[in-house]
Amino acid sequence: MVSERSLAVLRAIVQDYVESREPVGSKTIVERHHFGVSAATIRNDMALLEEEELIAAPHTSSGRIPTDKGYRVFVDQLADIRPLSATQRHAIETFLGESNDLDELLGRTVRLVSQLTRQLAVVQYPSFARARVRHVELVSLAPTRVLCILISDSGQVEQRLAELDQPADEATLARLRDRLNEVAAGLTMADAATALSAETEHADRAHAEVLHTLAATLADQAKITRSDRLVVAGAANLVRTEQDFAGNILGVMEAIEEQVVILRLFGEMAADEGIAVRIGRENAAFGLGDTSVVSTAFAVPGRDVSRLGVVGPTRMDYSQSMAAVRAVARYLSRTLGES
Amino acid sequence: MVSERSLAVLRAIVQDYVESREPVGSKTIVERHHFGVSAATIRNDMALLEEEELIAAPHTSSGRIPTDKGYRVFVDQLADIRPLSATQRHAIETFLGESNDLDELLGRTVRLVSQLTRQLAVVQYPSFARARVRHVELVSLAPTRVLCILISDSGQVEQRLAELDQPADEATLARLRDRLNEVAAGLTMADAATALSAETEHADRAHAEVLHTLAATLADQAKITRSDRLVVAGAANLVRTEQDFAGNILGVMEAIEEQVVILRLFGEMAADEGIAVRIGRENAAFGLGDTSVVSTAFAVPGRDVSRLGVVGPTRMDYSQSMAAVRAVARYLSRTLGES
DNA sequence: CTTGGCACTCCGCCCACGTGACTGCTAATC
DNA sequence: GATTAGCAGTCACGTGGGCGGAGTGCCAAG
Repeated sequence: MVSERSLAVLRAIVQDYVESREPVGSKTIVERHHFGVSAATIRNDMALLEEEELIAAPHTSSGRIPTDKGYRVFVDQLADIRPLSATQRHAIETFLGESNDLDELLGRTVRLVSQLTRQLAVVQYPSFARARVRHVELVSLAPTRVLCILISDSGQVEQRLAELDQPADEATLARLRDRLNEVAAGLTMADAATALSAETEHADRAHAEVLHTLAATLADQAKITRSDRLVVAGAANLVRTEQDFAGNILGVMEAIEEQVVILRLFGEMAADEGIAVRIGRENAAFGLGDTSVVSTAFAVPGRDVSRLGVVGPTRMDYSQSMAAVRAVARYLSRTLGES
Repeated sequence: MVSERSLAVLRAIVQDYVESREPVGSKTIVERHHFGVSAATIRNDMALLEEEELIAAPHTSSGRIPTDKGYRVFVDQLADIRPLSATQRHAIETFLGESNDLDELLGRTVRLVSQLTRQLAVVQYPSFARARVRHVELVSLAPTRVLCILISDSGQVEQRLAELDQPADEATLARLRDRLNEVAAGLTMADAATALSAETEHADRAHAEVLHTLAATLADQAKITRSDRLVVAGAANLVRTEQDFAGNILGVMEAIEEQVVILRLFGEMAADEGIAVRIGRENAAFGLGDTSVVSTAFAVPGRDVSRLGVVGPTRMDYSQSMAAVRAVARYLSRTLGES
């Protein structure tokens, strides 16, 4: 059993280590925090914490650093997520408020989060699968080239180029457009896709082929949810904290650029409520054994949930990261919910 | 005056140094290249090259490394841009050919270039200013919210949310849409913007305000060319070559994330024909004194030119970079030209 | 349970030294 | 005049020993 004070010592160790980057010793602790006890007492507590594997000494007679397990306890029990400062909250409102479309909003979001946390920030595109079709537009670029534009009820726009086997004139396209809108409007993307496929069969011969191509394109389009896309910012922060990674920062950067890794990780974190934190070894399966991920979901009504988070060394300021991620996610949910 | 062979020696030094990362000595040269002369002769040539400041010795009695000036001569006179291998050319065709829209094409492009060159790749969005308006679409999201969609003749789609002061119903929007299309279709973005502003004045009172908002939005939209946007990939390559930067790789990464720096750099390179190469100190004004940039323009008919390039340490494989950048830019020009 | 004191451990730093990889120079050769 | 061989000189780099400092663990006393 670890005493109350021992945990306070753990908190002190985590905080000091995160700040100073150096193993923290008993003397440092009594100097910087006002426990009413002497260094020797702290040493006894530290021995306890070491027994519980919450802290470890890099070598004999050196200060202690938190283990992954120690960080875990810190995050679960000890971290106070202090709300952002008024200035920071204001920055969120103004900086994100200027966005004109989803792309820009998400772009600004990652940049903001990476600045607030001084970590690499990642945001996942909201999924499209549950959004409803508001409008379908066809624009002829050339006789056999039609640009299909899909507008969802939340204002997201997706485009796709369709190559037709035979030319289609403007009038034909206009009729097709009306037909498509009639069939698809109001349905979710998934439903619209099947409805369109069915429609293809009843079409008159003359336009069957054209309709087929278009339906297939749109169906395809609906399926390719954008939720498998990430926006990333703040890679420089990863480089800044390079010494915290055991030299294999390259692997981390490659994983980030792969995107798939982070997406799978987010997938696993989807089950977690609130702000989820994955620490060090817990990510070993993803080749991210030295990194921690702090993320949370943000919800867009009528869509699947997507995630927003930061990626950094295990030695990161969890309190700050959690606070920033939470605040921005709340803002996003609110803003996207309105539109 | 430097002799023919001296230049060959310079070429050998650049090639070996790029490959081995280590200062190259006279002995290494005679071993790896078959000049018909002894090491002593090479040393004489090296003394010449050093006098011309084309190479330098990090310290007395060490091999030599090329100076920025040496790289310059190499790039201008000695580098043979050997065409890509058949496999690589094939990769360009297939990998980029799968793209469905401009966003995806550019995304794939940077990823491909960064893989081909093993450097950080950058591509600039084609400018919008000279594209022509093909179609304007208005979609009502809420009584006072209208999504304006702008489709250019090259298939680029831009969206923008407009907040109206007073509600507008579907019928009103339909009339407005027709009006806008009448006025703007076929004009360049810039012309369309002014035409729309003018139109606002003649509008009947009832819809003046709505029209005004929309016109302003579209005009605004047309002005915000996307050419101030960059797509980046391969940051991991920068980290991989970290030791080539004098430790300030952080500055480079920040410059890349700023985007503005690269955009200004591209602006300056716009004057250069063909494949432009900026080496080391030549970029000092941009805080990129240790980096080289290889870039070339790709043209989209009816649009301003934009650029594509790679950013890496001065010690990079210029031949390979130039070849890859050229090949991909040609492919892009060709493909975008068709649509 | 807490505290002061003390011996012990081990990292990091500095320095000295030997080794190896070059160069630059000179004198001889083609 | 260009090229070559040989030789002395220079400097980076790796190695090993010695030293100081920070911090622990333990013990005995309060």
